[in-house]
Amino acid sequence: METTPPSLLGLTTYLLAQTGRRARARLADRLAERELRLWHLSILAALADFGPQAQRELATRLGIDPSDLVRLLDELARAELVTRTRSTADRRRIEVDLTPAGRTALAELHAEAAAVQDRTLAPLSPAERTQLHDLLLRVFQA
Amino acid sequence: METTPPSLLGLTTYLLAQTGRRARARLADRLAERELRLWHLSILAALADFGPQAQRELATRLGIDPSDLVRLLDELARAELVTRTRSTADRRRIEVDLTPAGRTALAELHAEAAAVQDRTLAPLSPAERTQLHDLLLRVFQA
DNA sequence: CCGATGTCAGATCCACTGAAATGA
DNA sequence: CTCATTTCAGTGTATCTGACATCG
Repeated sequence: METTPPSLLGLTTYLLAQTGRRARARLADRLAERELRLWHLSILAALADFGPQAQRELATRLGIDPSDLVRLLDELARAELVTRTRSTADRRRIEVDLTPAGRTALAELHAEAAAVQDRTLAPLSPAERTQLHDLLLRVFQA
Repeated sequence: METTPPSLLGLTTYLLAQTGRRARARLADRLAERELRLWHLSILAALADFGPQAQRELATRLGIDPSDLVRLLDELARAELVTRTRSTADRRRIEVDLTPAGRTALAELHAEAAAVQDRTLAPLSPAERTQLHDLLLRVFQA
């Protein structure tokens, strides 16, 4: 039996970290079935939201190390979810873009994420979910 | 500039994971100054809340792998925050207990955690903090 | 069954390289 | 125009963590 120490349950940040970890792990499991990881979803989302962009832009946006991004993009390119094309204006830069397959994959992954979220937040009513979302958003933005 | 993709900001579980991660990292940094990690705090808290107990009990309670617990206890014992004594009733078992130094250390760590939490939840009013806590607790318990 | 040791995969971080652009 | 500096993608690697397998 797994009984968390009450003194830790009293820490909001502990609950935050633990529930976050669980949600993360669940989604990661789902993505693993497609041979993808959480970063891949973030990358696809960033490309959809902000359009094609150079790797460096992507990296700073997502707060990921550029050298790690290279390898993640290798995988996405191999799966033909993104394309890499060298910029003609600045030949150092490489523009990354979604392929049509990348867009449909992103839509599916979003659906998976929504399903995981639905399961994770099951104990909360719809009103409470939006409440939680608003509170977290304010914490996140700060 | 680090701009998170809006489609991810719409996911409550994403916010959960990210804010949790940040809080976690902040506290971990503080603990590192004392050569301790997050698990150490959890272990000390569990011993304070539930009293002396065998390693296996501790491990299942905390949801940690028993083999990892061994090494964490090695460190806590070296810092003289816990003692390991072989049980007289069942000579296989090893009872772990807090030392007085362990108790005072725990109190200090709790204060650190509270400080980190205060900083993390700064954008929220006291009422909103308890609201957030209640929502998270219900999600966590499920 | 329990504590302990060994090891392995994943993630994050950091240093460095070669090509290309920029600016004094 | 030249040379030093900076920026970019990419490679290699060290470190840390969590999970697992096995041993005594």
